[in-house]
Amino acid sequence: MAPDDDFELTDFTPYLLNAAAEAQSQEFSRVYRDRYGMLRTEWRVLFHLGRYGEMSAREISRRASIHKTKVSRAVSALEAKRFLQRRPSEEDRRVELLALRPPGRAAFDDLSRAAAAHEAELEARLGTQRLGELRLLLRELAM
Amino acid sequence: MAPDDDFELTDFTPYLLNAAAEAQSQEFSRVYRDRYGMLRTEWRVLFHLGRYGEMSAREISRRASIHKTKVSRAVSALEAKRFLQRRPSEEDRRVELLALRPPGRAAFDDLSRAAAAHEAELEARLGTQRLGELRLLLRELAM
DNA sequence: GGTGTATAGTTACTTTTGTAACCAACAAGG
DNA sequence: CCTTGTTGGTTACAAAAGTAACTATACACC
Repeated sequence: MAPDDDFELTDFTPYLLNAAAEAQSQEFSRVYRDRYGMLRTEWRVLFHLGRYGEMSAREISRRASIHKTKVSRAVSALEAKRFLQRRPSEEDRRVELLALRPPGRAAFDDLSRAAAAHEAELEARLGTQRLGELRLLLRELAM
Repeated sequence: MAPDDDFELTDFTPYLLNAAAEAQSQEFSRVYRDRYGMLRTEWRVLFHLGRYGEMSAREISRRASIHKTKVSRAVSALEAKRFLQRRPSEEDRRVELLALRPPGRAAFDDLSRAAAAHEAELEARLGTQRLGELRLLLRELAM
């Protein structure tokens, strides 16, 4: 009947990863959702622009491994919130350069702080040593 | 401009968790998707019935922390594939007991083996020690 | 019994995501 | 210049997930 090496779902790493990711994501998503009505992709796009400065949608897509349609929609949403501004590139007229506007910058600063606080809490919970090990492992798995 | 403790997105654990989870999930989802045209929730429901035997949708929902509408839809899909059978409970006529049928059992066996193989591969990649540590950490985070 | 509340499960509606087609601009080779 | 192929970006359509409302049964208390 069952395979001889029948195992628990809670021993299956993809399942565990997902459960942990969902729990953590949901916790932080409340922050950007409640404060700014943002979706996860919007937060990620905002983060990239805030952290690395003006860039094109394509570049965000590449760096963050987000599909271009998702980026496109997130950019529109952020634009509607007056968080960013589009500027046509001079070298390539297909490209639009995206940059945060003051309200977007403020949201980025606020959310960055919240993220750092969230991370600090996690560190307190797991300990510096174990959190470091976790990060290392996750980076390996993400590739 | 940027908060003084500006950090990388790749140092943000929720992000890392998500990236790792997505990578791993996608890898294994190809198996049940390509072989049986199943979605993730369907695989999880199938797993619960295969591993723990006949139970109600509500019980799956509870044990697996899947919303009842998702379970309901997954059950319908599995029924359409002739993977499971519904049987009204005698004690409570609201309840339907779900059990795998032979094709569902075969799919469960096959996918369990594939999952175990996947897990073994991961273990080879990370080492028993580190995989154990990872699981422990993830369980803590999932709660 | 009758009334109120909780539960199992489905369905309808809305939001979000995924996929594919599309447009406009570039680039290379003839 | 004119193909042909590629790339940045948007839009249209389809699939999936989330939320809320609904049906039917159960259960508790009067």
